[in-house]
Amino acid sequence: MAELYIRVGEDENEEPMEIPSEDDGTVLLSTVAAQFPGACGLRYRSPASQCMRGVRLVEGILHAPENDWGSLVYVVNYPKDNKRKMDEMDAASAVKMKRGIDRTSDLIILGLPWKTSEQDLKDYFVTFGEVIMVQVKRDVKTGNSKGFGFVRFTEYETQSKVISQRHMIDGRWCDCKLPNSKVFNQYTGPDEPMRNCKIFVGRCTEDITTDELRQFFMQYGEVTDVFIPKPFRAFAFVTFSDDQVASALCGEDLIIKGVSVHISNAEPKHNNSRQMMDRGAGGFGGQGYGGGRGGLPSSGSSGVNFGGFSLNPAMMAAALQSMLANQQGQTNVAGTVAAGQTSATGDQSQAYSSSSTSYSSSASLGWAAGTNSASGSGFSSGFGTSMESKSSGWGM
DNA sequence: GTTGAGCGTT
Repeated sequence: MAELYIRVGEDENEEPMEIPSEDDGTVLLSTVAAQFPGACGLRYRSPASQCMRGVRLVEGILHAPENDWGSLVYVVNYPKDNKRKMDEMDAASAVKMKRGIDRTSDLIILGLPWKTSEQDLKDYFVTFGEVIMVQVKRDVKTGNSKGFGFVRFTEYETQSKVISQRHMIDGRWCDCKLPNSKVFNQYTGPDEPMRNCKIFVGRCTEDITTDELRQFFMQYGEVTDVFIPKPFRAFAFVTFSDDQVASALCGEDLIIKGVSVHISNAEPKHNNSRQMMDRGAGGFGGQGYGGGRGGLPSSGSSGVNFGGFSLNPAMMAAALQSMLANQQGQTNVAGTVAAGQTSATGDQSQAYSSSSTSYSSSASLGWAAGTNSASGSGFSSGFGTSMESKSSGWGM
């Protein structure tokens, strides 16, 4: 069957983008959301009634009206509290701007085929937007790719889009994420508490897939990552672009595919205590030390209480530092790079590329137009307190 | 069976 595309735009007058349909003629909501992060449905203007009509959505699958998408332009729906017009700045984006999260940063690309070159990366990523840098990390001695690299875009919009989906590059699925060195301070300013965008999803069953989790959690906000440890261990992690969405969900029991899962805050991964050090004093306010599993940390206090005695940030730092030092003695042996890759592409032979980092010729750094109209201060969170999975679409 | 892979010789 010939590949079929439907035309989708943010509103009726804007130039639409073509989005691919599935073999059975349906369109996946996740495909739409890959291009329009946060999308939760589609609508269109009925030629017959001249009214806007909703497109049928069942379990993440969009069905063509009258079984034919035709050449209509479909308009993206966003959750009410998520609705954004490109050119209007509301309170939330003003806050974000102040916090600096609308700046682009290098993104790490994980899972690259050994053979992928910087040119290949560039060719792939320019289809999303202007690229200012690509890198493939190589072994200094052999010149072989280490299976990961970095990319940086001019536009934050492009970056969001790229983070929000997986990427098929030279025959392998790759993930693009904020690198660990950026992930903690990306959402915080110097004097702000840390913000955790990631939730822990406990009591998962083995039949719940990454895609299903993404589909499900999309209803609450833009999902930037889903992780299910393998082998199966009955839990998963979901990351949102907005920490408010994540914290609003904590403590909830949600029904996904008839399974009751429990949401709590994701504790920091055990090996990146380094980032917390970098934040200096005050960096301990926000994140899961002190206060056992499931309890939200009490913000504001500096220092940590372990039963009887307390640790001030400096002592804590020292303790973590020595733990780190110990760890590194034992781990970090060469050869762990991109385990599991060997089976997928047998082709390990690799022509050495001469350039190490390629910058685009028009190196226009796009710290684009920072409108300073800081209007108001608060978030318009729009979340009620009850976030039961009522309109979830999975039903029960 | 309730806490995650891999992270940059600047």
